[in-house]
Amino acid sequence: MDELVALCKRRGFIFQSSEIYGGLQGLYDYGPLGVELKNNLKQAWWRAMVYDRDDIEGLDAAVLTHPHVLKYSGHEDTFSDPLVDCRDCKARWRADHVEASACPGCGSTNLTEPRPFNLMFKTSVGPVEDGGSFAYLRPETAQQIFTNFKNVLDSTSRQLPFGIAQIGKAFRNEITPRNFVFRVREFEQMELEFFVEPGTDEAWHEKWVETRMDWWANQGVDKSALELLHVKAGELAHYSKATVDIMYRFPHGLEELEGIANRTDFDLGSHTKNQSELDISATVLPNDESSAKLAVQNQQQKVWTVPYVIEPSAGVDRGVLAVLNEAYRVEQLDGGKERTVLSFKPHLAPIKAAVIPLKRNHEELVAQARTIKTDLQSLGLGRVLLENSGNIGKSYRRHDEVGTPLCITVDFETLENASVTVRDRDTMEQQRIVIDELAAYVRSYLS
RNA sequence: GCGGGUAUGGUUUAGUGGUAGAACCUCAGCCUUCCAAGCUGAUGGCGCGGGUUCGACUCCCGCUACCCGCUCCA
Repeated sequence: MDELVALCKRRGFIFQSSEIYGGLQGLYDYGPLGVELKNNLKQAWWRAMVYDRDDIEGLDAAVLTHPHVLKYSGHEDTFSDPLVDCRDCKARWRADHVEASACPGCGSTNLTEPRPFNLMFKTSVGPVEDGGSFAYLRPETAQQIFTNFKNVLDSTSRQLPFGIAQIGKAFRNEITPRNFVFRVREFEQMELEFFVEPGTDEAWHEKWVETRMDWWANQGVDKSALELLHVKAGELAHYSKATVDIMYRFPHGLEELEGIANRTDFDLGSHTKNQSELDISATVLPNDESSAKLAVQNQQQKVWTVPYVIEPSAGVDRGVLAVLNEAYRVEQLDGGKERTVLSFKPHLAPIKAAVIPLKRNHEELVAQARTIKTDLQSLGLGRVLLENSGNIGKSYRRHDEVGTPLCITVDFETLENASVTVRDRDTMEQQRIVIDELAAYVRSYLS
């Protein structure tokens, strides 16, 4: 992990946030390469979810959230508990689980005062901070998918089964942010809420677990590094009937990369009006404040159904960490030298290709390299870089270390026969390609 | 939040109660016709705040951040 953190900083992937003022706990900034990697990962998810399928719509909802949304979602109850710590056995308990001021674990009465632990960030809305109007920063992206259920349905003529996908920031006042970008207070989620006919939910749940495993494999996180964890009944979140976690071997241990939950009709049932007229199976808080019926009508039978929801919910930052960790390797070269390589899948690589003049400041070589750079950049495949450091070997190593799949070198032969060498990051092998065919070659290599 | 540990240029580190060196990286110049070569030069540092002291990077206190455990779960 330490090597990865150092590489991330040195090469511009990830920095501690507010670093020059001492940093803020659990917050990180993505640098020039990090933002590319992260965007590429999100784009891959969006393509797989929204573009490559015919049953999913996209959404991008506000971060600031009406308190009622998080009241009926159950978050105000479950994300805010007074807790006490036992100074003797170091255990932490919910205040309402502690009887007679004695630790339920060891019986000690050496306890801290109950302290409120609110895991949700609050902020005031409007310029006057009188406490009268506040909003939460959403603790998950999911809730606004549910509250927009009717809007999406009405505007897209969808029928079950169908899904709504969203990528965005979420915020939690984690008690202990830890392990680099693994557990942080501001993070990004890629969440799908897939609405299905009750009764078909378990089959869809299995299907989505499979689909998501395949997707991670396509991002270079091999199935051999993943494990499925079927969450035990007693450990399920308040909304879940069943949850399967995709666990990844992070540098600090086996931990959750994505959770795929069967949320039943809990969410739509919680946020809908006319709850009593709908046959809601989940236990929900009575709601007389919602103005929308979050259900679908079966045209033949004229029956209203509150769909069940299957939720594949992945952490973007955790995904970036997993992808980085999988791609990272150190190779021994002849002569005892080491070569650090980030072996990203080409579609995730922050820089797609580097164009390198063999001799620095050689006018013709540099001009030719610049032309090739511009031409390749215009293909729209991602970032292409002109690398003019003057030392060809050094340039190759640098691009190995940031995971650039292709290095295109303009040499003196280029000036004679309009061909360049193209070097493969993983094999270090080169082949000569005429410039006229370069675009087609690069395009097919990267896709 | 509790307990334990850590904090010296971008990275890895040396060091002392009298305000810091090194290697690599980076940048510039020279050189160089394919895998971190060489020469010259340059930028850049004791996490923050207080205290003790004639003087603190060094000793003491507090804070912050990071790492490990509890906890949490995208």
